[in-house]
Amino acid sequence: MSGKKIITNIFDSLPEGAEQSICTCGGLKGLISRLPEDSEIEEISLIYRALADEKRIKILSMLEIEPLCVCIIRGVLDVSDSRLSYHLSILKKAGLISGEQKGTWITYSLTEKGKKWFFSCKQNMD
Amino acid sequence: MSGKKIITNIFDSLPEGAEQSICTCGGLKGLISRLPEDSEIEEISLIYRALADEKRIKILSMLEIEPLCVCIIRGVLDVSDSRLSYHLSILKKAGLISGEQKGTWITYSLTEKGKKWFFSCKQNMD
DNA sequence: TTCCTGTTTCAAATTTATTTGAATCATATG
DNA sequence: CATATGATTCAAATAAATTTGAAACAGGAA
Repeated sequence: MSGKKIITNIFDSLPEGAEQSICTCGGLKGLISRLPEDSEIEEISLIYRALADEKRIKILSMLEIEPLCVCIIRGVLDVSDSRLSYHLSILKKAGLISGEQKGTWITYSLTEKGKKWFFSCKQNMD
Repeated sequence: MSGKKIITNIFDSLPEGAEQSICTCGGLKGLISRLPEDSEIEEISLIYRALADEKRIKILSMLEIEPLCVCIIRGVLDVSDSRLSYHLSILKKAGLISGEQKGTWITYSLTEKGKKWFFSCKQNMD
């Protein structure tokens, strides 16, 4: 099979039991209606995209221990300034970390949202 | 500042209180030693990369309701076969879903791992 | 066997994310 | 003000992920 199919034809052939189980949740429309809103899915995938990088997971791991200034994060990760800034900006946009300026230094820490998401990550890995 | 810096110079200048807080966790080395293993970070980011796509989150949302065959997932998402297969393969590789063949059809369902991760996602969104 | 259909695989094209290095911004200090 | 330093921004280059359509594969039916 290739190309698109028309949704209304989907019941023409289905594995045994499938039609019934689909019907009990209101058919395709019922299934679609039970999915999260598109805006929520966008937000979820923004967060997951932010978490989908090894450097950024390391950053979150460090900030979970304690708030740290950029130069220390940089020392641990051993990356260039601009590269680190890029990764920090992704985490910031996703609302997982926030930075507080103290003189010329900026100290980053996990937000409540960042703590929540990163904590559940650690739990799931156990 | 640009280019690389040598880690041993990092204590030459730090914001107030930073040196002390770094020292209480064992310096840079102590910080590094408290990070997750690289292999664990790789595994985490594999899972997060799998979750970092709107179509795939929709697939997980559907499968959380009930196991479904490919043709129904396809009907709901309205994507081409090969595109759907690609996304299913990403979720499979991450261990979040598994497929069971019944005749010509394949029925996908969440694995225990998939349930755990997707459940915590929903919790975090509340 | 041959055909049909549900699903996957493959390679090429496209899009998106990341890296790099130079330039810029912001704050502190002489 | 001029300079130095911590950090960010920008545009170009590179790398990785996604999409597309054709081809292949697998099981069931004629």
